[in-house]
Amino acid sequence: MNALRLDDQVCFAVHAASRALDAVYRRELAALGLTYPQYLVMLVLWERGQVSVKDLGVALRLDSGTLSPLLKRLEAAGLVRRERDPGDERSVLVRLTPEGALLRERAEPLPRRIMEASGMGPEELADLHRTLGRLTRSLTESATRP
Amino acid sequence: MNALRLDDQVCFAVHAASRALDAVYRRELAALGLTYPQYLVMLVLWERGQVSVKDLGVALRLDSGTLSPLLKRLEAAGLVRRERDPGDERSVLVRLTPEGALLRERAEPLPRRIMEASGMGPEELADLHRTLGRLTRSLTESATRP
DNA sequence: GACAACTCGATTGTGCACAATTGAATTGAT
DNA sequence: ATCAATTCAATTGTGCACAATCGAGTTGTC
Repeated sequence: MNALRLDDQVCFAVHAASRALDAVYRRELAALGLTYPQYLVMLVLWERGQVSVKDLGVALRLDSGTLSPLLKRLEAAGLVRRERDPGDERSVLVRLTPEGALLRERAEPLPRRIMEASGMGPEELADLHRTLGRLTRSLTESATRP
Repeated sequence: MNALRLDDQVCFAVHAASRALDAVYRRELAALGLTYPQYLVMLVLWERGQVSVKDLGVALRLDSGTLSPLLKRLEAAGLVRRERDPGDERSVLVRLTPEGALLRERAEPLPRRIMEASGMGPEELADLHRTLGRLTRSLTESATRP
């Protein structure tokens, strides 16, 4: 057995799955004018209504180098507003515009469609979800404290 | 239950796991001067010695827009050579330089280290590998033929 | 043998991801 | 009250990913 064989590496399987998911989302999200990472930001906003860039970064595990230009594009698209937190001028609050809030309805059918495209049952998906959660946690820890 | 909740979406779990893996590889590969996608290309070359850009794209599911500049960087690093296939001038063959072939030894310990960082056992990883393979296949099919 | 269809790689343009740096604002220690 | 350390967002630079387009080369058909 050759440990360096591409097809034997789980890492490549994760990588490939992630890109395949991205491709499916790309198609589904085109009508909403969103990319997949933008959709992730909208998910957080639909949940909370308002978040600081900082908290957004914690939720999505992204830094400001990624979020700043992304949020600028969402603002240009009229889905989001950004303003300094009056209580702490270092912080920037992101909140939905009415159009941004409205977009939620059109996103509602998405998760089901993706689930169908996955070809997997609910319990199998839940299992995968749990496994990946553990994997991510473990990798993140080992990255911080080698 | 809210289908649009970020933490309930398997897609985000895949996305997050992929980036966490990337981060771990980034650290491990820094000493070899490789990025993770470059490492994937090297895996294929260590296996086959020589590939056309086309076949590389099939193996990694990447198009020339991604591969061309990446291969150029590998060539600049002296790990790889590119030349037209004499038998079919449309095709470009990529092959290892001696330095590129030598690098394999230094990459050998990597899979084990990543496995350890994953915190998962061999059979659990194999299971995850299979599940992700099915997921990717299913998503790719649904992308081609909706 | 000529020409249309196809294959292959490269290029261009957009957007994501992350490291490193900068600068403003806040907090904490003395 | 002052000054050092910290927090936060933005910017810059590098690299990956993909869509769309282009041009050179090849193959198939008549």
